[in-house]
Amino acid sequence: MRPTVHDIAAEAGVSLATVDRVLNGRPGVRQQTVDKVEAAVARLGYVRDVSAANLAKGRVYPLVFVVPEGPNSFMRGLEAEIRAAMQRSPAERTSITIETVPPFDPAAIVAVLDKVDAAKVTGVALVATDTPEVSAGVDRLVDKGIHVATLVSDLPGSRRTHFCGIDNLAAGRTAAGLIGRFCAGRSGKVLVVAGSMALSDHIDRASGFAAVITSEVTGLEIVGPVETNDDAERVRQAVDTAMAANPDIVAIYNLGAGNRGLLEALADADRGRYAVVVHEVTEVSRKGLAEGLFDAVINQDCGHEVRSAIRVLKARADGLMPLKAQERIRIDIFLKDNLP
Amino acid sequence: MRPTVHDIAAEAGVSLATVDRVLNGRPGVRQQTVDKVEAAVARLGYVRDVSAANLAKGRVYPLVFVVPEGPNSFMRGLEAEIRAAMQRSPAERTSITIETVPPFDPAAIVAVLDKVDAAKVTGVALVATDTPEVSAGVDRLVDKGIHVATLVSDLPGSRRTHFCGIDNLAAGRTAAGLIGRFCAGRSGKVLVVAGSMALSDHIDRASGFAAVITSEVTGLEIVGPVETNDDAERVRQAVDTAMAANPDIVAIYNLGAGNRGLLEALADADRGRYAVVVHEVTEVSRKGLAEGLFDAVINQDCGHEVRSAIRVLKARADGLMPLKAQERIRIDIFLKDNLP
DNA sequence: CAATTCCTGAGGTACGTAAATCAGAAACCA
DNA sequence: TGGTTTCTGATTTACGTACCTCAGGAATTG
Repeated sequence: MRPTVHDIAAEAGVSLATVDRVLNGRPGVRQQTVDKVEAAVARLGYVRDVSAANLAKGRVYPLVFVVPEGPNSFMRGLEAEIRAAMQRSPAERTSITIETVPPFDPAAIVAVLDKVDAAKVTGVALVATDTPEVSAGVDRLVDKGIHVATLVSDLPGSRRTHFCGIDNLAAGRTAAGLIGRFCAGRSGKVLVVAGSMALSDHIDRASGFAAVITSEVTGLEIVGPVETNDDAERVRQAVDTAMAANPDIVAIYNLGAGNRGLLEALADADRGRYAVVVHEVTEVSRKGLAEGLFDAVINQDCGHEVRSAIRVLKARADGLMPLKAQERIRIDIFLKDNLP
Repeated sequence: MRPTVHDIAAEAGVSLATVDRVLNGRPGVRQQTVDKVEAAVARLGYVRDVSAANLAKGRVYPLVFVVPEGPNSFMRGLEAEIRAAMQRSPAERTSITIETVPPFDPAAIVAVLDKVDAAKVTGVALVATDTPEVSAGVDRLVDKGIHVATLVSDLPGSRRTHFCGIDNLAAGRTAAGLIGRFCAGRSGKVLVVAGSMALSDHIDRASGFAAVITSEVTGLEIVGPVETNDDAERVRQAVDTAMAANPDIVAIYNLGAGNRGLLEALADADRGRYAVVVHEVTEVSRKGLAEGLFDAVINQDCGHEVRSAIRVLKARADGLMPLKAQERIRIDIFLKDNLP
């Protein structure tokens, strides 16, 4: 059997109360005694029984998630994952609230952040637009002692505790690597479509993409990025316009949402003429892959992101540092052959 | 606060003992009373506190992992993940033993399986060669009431409880999809290198690959598969030989191990002449990607596989069915741009 | 030397569930 | 009717940790 606090007390020759004081960092123990206890812990290989500790503590972690409203499939998938996490709340000792805000509206985010009650909430996770007022709002929360995790899109200028999302520079580089190989020696233009350059994930993808296209791929030249606010209709128009203006487009990279518009534009164009890479597995992008109009979809698993955010916020609330390696979110590449 | 068994007892108008009998499926309760208790559970939304239940049960799950010995990097990575899981044993209430066996040796696997003591072990996970004697050995374990999970390579003819690994047919299709696009209209031969056709994962990858190459890719013709027993030196010789015999090889798919040999063969050949797809991220395959000799690496996360096997074996030992969606292992595609 | 602070021991309760025992009550069979 | 079986209630102990109180010894201070 694994050792318990009683075994530690016996091994160290001290009382149970003293072991407890040492293990929980409470005051009133001489350094020499602390050492004795820690030596016993090391000798017996004692590990705190988390089940029992949680039971005894009866601690709960009230968390708030802030996500944008609107038809964006990815965001709706994210919200679904948060709701799934709420279902697991009893087992995880969390108590989760979802706050939805209009998309691309920094003021609305700030309003939500500012009404968070530090007495009742231990952590906040949000999908942020990268603007100074949101950064300031996050910093105010952090000053109040609330840990903040950014979801999907980071807020590099803020003092947020953690970023739960993919390395978007690498995602852009990956898209470029795929398109470079898919175009295999053909030369021409590659159209880049973005949602909003106020989102740090879009900025990073665009620059990672541009870096690889210009330095490692020969014969391709970037057009754009054109901004569409992730609106399908605007994506469609942007693509139509660009195609008309540039007959030598050979590839398209949509680093934002609104893939429905891209799909429509492609359906009207020559099938198979373009190498197309988009982001996020949704019903629309699955359809694009299945029909051969999209070649690859780069994906981030929002379920992982939500679960990671919860783990990180809980750990930080307990004063622990999360394991960086464990919390890394991977960049998934899907072709039609490996769609789940 | 969330409801406890006491609340259920009060709500249902029965005693604590009766609630306990119902919740734990013990006999001695009239159906009518069972219904009353279950209604109360539903009404109050009672969820068993897993921490407390585990604490009270004090249950441990003794598990055995069977993995092949030898220099295969992937298998060593797998073993490392199992050892990492052993470190977490106290928290997860598992007690894990690792048994190593010579690779490609069905008799050795069977010997290990047959010495497993049903009284002391609740579950076994193994990397299996797909032969009738191993299947029979697995079935004998299942007959003894021990749940068996296959790791990485499945045993479709057996009554194993669960397969923890990727869909290798889809993996082969994915490799074909990538190579088809990377070769972009060039035509010629694609060399397929395999480890052993006694491994069901290798068989599946080969047939998934062949299916897509023949039906969806035009201009490519398969050479092989050549069998190498995952030995780097034999891979090198096989590739050298095939290259000499077929000057029109444009692509190589190594669906097994021994990538070191492939790397050596490619280093001697014309750089960039071949589209190369291999399996499993290891030091060697990272090097291949970084140097531009490999175009893509298809990977299965062995950490996920080990953790999934543990979850599944624990759940089945408790008589629960694991959630199929949650235990699916994804097929990862890595280019040099998205290597973790 | 007395007073005070610091350190430690002893003992208890609580968390929510599991599992056991014992004693009645009700329902059944002979 | 007596005896048995089946169901249920009441009560207790245990799991390992957290956290509390109280008391007394040791060390330090004035």
